[in-house]
Amino acid sequence: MTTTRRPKIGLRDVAKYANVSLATASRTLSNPDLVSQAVREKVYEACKALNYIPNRTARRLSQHRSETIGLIVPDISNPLFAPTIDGLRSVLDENDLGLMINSAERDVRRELAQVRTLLEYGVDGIVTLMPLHDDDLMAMVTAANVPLVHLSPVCDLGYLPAVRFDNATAMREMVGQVIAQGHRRIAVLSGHRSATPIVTERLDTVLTCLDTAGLRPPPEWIAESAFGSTEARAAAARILTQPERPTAIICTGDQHAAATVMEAHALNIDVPGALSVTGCNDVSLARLCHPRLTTIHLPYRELGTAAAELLLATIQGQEVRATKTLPHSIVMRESLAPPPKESS
Amino acid sequence: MTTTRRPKIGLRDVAKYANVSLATASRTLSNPDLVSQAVREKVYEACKALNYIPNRTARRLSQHRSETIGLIVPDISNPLFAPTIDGLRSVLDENDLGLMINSAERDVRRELAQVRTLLEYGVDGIVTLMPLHDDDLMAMVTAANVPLVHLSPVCDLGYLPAVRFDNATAMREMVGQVIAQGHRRIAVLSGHRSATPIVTERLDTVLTCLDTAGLRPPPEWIAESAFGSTEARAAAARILTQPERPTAIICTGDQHAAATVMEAHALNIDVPGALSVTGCNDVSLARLCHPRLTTIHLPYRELGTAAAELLLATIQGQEVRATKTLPHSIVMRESLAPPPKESS
DNA sequence: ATAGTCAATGAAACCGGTTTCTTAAGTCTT
DNA sequence: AAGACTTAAGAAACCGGTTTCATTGACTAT
Repeated sequence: MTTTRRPKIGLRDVAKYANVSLATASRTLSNPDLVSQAVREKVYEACKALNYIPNRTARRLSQHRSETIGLIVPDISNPLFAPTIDGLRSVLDENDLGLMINSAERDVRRELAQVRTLLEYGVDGIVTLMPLHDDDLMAMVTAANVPLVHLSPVCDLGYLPAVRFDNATAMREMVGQVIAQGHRRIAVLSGHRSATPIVTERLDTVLTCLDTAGLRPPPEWIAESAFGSTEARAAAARILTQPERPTAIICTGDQHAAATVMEAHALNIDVPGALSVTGCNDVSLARLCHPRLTTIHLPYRELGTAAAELLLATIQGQEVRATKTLPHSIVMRESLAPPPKESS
Repeated sequence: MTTTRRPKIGLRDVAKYANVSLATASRTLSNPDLVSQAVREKVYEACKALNYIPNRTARRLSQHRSETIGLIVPDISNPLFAPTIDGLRSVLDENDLGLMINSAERDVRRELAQVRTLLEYGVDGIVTLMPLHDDDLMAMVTAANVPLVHLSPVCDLGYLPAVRFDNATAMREMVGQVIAQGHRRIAVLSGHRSATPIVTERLDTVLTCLDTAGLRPPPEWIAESAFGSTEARAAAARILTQPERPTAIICTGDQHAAATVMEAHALNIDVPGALSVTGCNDVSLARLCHPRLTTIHLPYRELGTAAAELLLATIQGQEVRATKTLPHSIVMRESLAPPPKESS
């Protein structure tokens, strides 16, 4: 009658039920080839009959591995990371590994704390999406001898396995496309330079390319704004209401590009007839816009799968120090077109 | 010289260094009041000196709790869930609990497997976002005596703690608003009825309300489509190109509403001048649209925090059987306005 | 037939903490 | 000042598996 009668069944019970020793039962489950056919069946039957659920905590303790890997993201709500997490999970699933997710909110100190927690949990490996990494962290991780894969770093870290996109080349190609369409008056809209190193890299690349092409935009055609739709639209408006208006705006992200398209619509500026707009990332928004965005497709899902594969290889003892760069592609849709005649 | 010289330091080493027994060292860390000031300091110092990182796996084994909770989502890439996960994490963080994420891809059998895995990992509690739940699963969870909180179920489950939105009332209010603006020719665009029970509930509610108000739409004004932008726009086009066109389209989600706005734009139909559109969920897209969407704000982040709090309460032994319903609100923006004069 | 292998199994040590049970040393009480 | 109680700390059992080592019986080689 007492509610809490919970005689949680363990492997010992299974062994007893099957009339074998604890050791044999254990072997049956984790190394079936080591026991005889007859025993195997008895044990399996016992498991079924008793509804046995193995205790991975115990297994971990003796095996010194947790069959779990940890992930640290700056910000879970960033929709960009969703497919990455998804890709990660899919590979982990195949290998029967668990995933612990921690969020560090773009704070390096928090990241340190989260890594420490993951180490306490004894994860077999760590994937971090944090843009930066500090020395304390690296020291801690190397001391614990836990493999770590860095996702989406701006530069090749060399000493650390990493997976990244080649943002610079991608933006360079995009600038090339815009120029190839005939645009000469080109503005740039981006997130705040301080937001993440990735934004910085993209923005700098665009500006450098334009400069090289002799098309350096005047300051009032270069705007930075937060990612929120209101701020982004305001920034776009700032550019579009200048006395002299550009024929194209290159954005470092789709959010800004979409906001620009919206704002153009509100200001009665035809896209792409009077204004071309380009984005980056190819989020679902890019296809939802009207006109749909010409943008750079970055394989975020593959970022996750590649990370998982790299990590698994490292865990299995392979010495991986390479930085893997995933291929991007430019997706031509309707938001980019040649500039209007009179302005060439 | 051998690379793998890894004399991982444990609490025993700390104890030795501090010249106390293992038991005392353990107490110092998990129950400081039980040891003297002097010992405490010695032990802390030893920890610092040796760079001790506790092994939670060991602690779990003896404490029979994992300080971890599990989450099962149908689909991690669904951006709707991101803020929920975020909310969940924030509460867990405060309580120093880990989070394991599993994805079940809307498959009940997979959910069962994932729950089993979580039980093997020994999680202290489970949160599930799966719309349905089957008996095997419930049996397994109750047998393991692990608290489970169900998020976003369509109906009050009664026997299970749950957090949900009142989708029916919300949609009813929205229909009321649309009618109050003077609309009489109202169409409905939604996801496939079979997609999730939530879609079904919203759609049915809207249809029932319209029916009650004597405004039942003709079949060609009722469209279901997948969530993808292309499909949604096609569905919107189907409605908008009918010989007789509605003055308002009520959508069961923002994706569809945004697609409708885009399609209207493409067809040169003024929103909200000639056509009003309403959405649901209030995702960021709703603010990015032009005009911005009138929609229903559902507190997805609070869904996560409430779930965590409910779960923590249950873990701490409180008998929680209540279904908590979170308040929604209708956000009036520009996509809803009175219908054009001539059509009243 | 006898030593040598090998396969199948059990007993017991072990993983790294927590916790119970003791013991030793104070601190009160009266 | 002796018994009762409290506090601080150590020894050892324990959590639930895995793994080493030892044992046994069967089979192969000579």
